[in-house]
Amino acid sequence: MALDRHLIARLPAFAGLEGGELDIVLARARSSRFPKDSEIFSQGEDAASFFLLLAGHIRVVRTSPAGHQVIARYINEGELFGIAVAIGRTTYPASAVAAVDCVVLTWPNAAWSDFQARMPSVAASAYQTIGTRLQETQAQVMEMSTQQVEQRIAHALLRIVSQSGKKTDDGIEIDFPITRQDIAEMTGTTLHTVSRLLSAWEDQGLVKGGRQQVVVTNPHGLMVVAENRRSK
Amino acid sequence: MALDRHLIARLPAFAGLEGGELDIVLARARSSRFPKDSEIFSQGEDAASFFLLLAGHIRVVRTSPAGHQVIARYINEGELFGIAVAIGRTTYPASAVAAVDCVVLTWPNAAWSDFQARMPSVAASAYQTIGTRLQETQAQVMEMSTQQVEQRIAHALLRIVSQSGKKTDDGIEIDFPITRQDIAEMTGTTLHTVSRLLSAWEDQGLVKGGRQQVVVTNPHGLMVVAENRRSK
DNA sequence: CTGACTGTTTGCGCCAGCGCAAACAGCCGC
DNA sequence: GCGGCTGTTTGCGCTGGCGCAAACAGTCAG
Repeated sequence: MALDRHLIARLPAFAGLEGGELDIVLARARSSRFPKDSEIFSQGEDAASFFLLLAGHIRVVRTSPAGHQVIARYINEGELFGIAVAIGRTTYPASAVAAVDCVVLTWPNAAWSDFQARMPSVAASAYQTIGTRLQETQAQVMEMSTQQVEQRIAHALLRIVSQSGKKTDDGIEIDFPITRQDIAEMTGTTLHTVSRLLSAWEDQGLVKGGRQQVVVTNPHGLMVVAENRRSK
Repeated sequence: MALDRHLIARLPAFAGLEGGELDIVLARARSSRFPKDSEIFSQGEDAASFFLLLAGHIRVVRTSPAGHQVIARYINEGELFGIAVAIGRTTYPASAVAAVDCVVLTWPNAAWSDFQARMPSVAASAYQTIGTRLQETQAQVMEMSTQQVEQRIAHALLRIVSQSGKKTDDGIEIDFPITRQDIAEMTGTTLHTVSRLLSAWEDQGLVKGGRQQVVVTNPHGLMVVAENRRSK
């Protein structure tokens, strides 16, 4: 079963490649399906492959020695992930868990150096991805240093919604299941606080919550909450 | 005034290069001195160059729209910094300030693609640096999510000391001036809290403080404080 | 030597957000 | 249709660490 080059032609990671080059890329890839809640790779594990998410949503989770979990980010369709090989790492620094059923392309690490040599634009795009993530992570540190929990959660929701929002008649919905606990692990707080705030926002008509679901009904209002700086 | 290749031969970034290659690298570099507290580059500024710190210590500072400052990291001697070009960024995401008088090598961005093509090991080393920083930043997010201020400050001190510690007869000293405010900006707290904790630790004989100075007299004891997990 | 400045220490009061606990509500398997 | 499970809501009390304020101490310029 050959993979169709149109699967990846539109992706930013492979922008500018010719048809033949796309075929070379695909020839070395293996496509696989991961059911919801299964692990694509595990923190600390030897990094033998790198990946691209064709369909679905993935949660990147780091676990501390003490057993505390933190959600580092969500991977969206079309993104590369698990590219430990690009930064000279031999193990994965986090685990990747399917938030919904996912379709993933997998390449052996050996393919990386070939791509780098023959299709430098692919490597460049990967480095840009890493740079973007570094910057986002640093922005998160700043947020956690300077903002109240309320602002952090509002920002987190807006970020998710802008990346993986699906328009419904009620507003913009996060199109994968996400628990209060997940939101807490993204923002460094507790599910109790998240629940309380979401309830308050629901009363104000900013969001609408459901089981493992959040709909932002008033993005602009939520933005006001997010920007509302601490007294000073 | 030609730069001596021995200046950079020992640096990890240029490991494995031949003498001739080192000369090529140096031929495009400009060496300059930055006095204490001067800015090497500024957040948001167009990124025209990338840098290597030959001597001194540099503080990487991010400022939020609201004016709040956060110290993202310290750059040590021998490290590359300001490598926006490597991750496809056109502006610097943070400012770099000399913590002491510094000597810096500067390359124009144009040199990057040459190095990448002719000396791929240099690029690989830069990407590894970026990867390491991404991981460290993510670790910081985890710390801020899961640990008390006390543990975070202890970890921060141990980290600095392990990277830029100078052995004295009292213990290990941070060999550049650092204020309580700086430590607060690294750990997402206030100078008051830092001051209180350092005073407490001084009473316990773990550290010794001075003006813009910290000496860790009992690293092991400090490590115990750092690891002392929250109840649970 | 003096004054000004920058960095540090310390006391006090307060409150955002956590920990704990208990009740509740969708959802799934049987 | 019935448990049981997983996720959510809410109340209550407590406290870590912040905000504010004031005093203090090195350091440097003149």
